[in-house]
Amino acid sequence: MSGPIRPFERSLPMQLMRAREAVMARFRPHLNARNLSDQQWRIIRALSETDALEIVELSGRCCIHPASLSRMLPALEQEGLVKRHNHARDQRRSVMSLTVRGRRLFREMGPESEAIYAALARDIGAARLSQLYAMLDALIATLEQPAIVNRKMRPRKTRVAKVASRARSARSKR
Amino acid sequence: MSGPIRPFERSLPMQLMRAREAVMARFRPHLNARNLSDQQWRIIRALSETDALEIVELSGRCCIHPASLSRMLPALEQEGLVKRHNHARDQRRSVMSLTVRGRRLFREMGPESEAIYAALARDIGAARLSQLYAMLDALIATLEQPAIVNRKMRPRKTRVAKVASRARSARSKR
DNA sequence: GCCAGACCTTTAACATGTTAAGCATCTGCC
DNA sequence: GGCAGATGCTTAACATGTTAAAGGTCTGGC
Repeated sequence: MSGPIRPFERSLPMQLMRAREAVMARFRPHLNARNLSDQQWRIIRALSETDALEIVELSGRCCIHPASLSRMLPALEQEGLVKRHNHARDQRRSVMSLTVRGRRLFREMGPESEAIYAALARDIGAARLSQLYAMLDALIATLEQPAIVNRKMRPRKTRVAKVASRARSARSKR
Repeated sequence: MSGPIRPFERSLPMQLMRAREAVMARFRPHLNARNLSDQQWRIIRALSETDALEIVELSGRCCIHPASLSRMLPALEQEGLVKRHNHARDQRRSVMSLTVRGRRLFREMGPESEAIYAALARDIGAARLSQLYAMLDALIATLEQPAIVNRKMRPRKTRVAKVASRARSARSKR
């Protein structure tokens, strides 16, 4: 199969992106009702599963780059949802954990989260869903192996988007 | 099956995100060699399949929000890869298309793109891959239906992250 | 013909993704 | 013990995602 050409808009990365977006769309109203972004919720969920996590560990578990994490954590601290401790034997490290308030928020949101997930699982079908999990696990396992060497990369300085974006003022007299 | 609790880091949105990232990692060196970001490449690919597209159409096909698109297009114009035309009968609309140079770039990159995809398909396995496509298509079709009403949403102004992020200076004297 | 509302695109403001560099601390080796 | 390099986190700079609003333009109903 695979046919000749799958049109680009249905390419694998595109479909994975769409699928994720479709799933998240179900959860977003619930998160937004508490003024949480997707990413903030990931942080809270990751911390809810353990007592405490170092930044790099947390980063790995919630798939947020350490640099982004470093930028977003102060807001969550300020809000009183997470707190920061010093590592016992290594002054370089920070250890994050949920505050009592953070845990309570998680507890309060838990039931509805699970209800949304249950509805989702019902709509998709349990069999299909577990098959999908299995395929994603396999895909990730297959592809991530040779990637030990190179991490993510972006174009360097000279990239296309470098010019200031004011050239279109020439066009505004249409 | 689905068992009791799938740990959060392997939740569906998370796995979809990881899978996409794993796939894109294979293409990124190729794109970066030409100083193109993922998104810029999506724009070029979308335009390569037709003569011309209006902004909203382009946005839909490459899954980039019109506002983002509006911001990134001038750089691609400046670089001489795409050009903008006026719509014949509707002055509100812009119509984008690839320049000769843009088409040449796409042609030049095509073979290696396909080679990377072929290697990917080989590693994953043709059967698995087409099964995966089918499941993603089904998932998207299932979930996107009731979503006609609400588009994406983010927390409103009062969100958690509103405070300036300078509170951690109190911590730097650790 | 005119006008209210819909539509298309852009802009602004903010949050997050991404890379590179900076800074402090730690670790292994001498 | 001291020092070079590794490690953990942060910051800076830029690109992109996301929302709301602004500015033209169009359309349908009158």
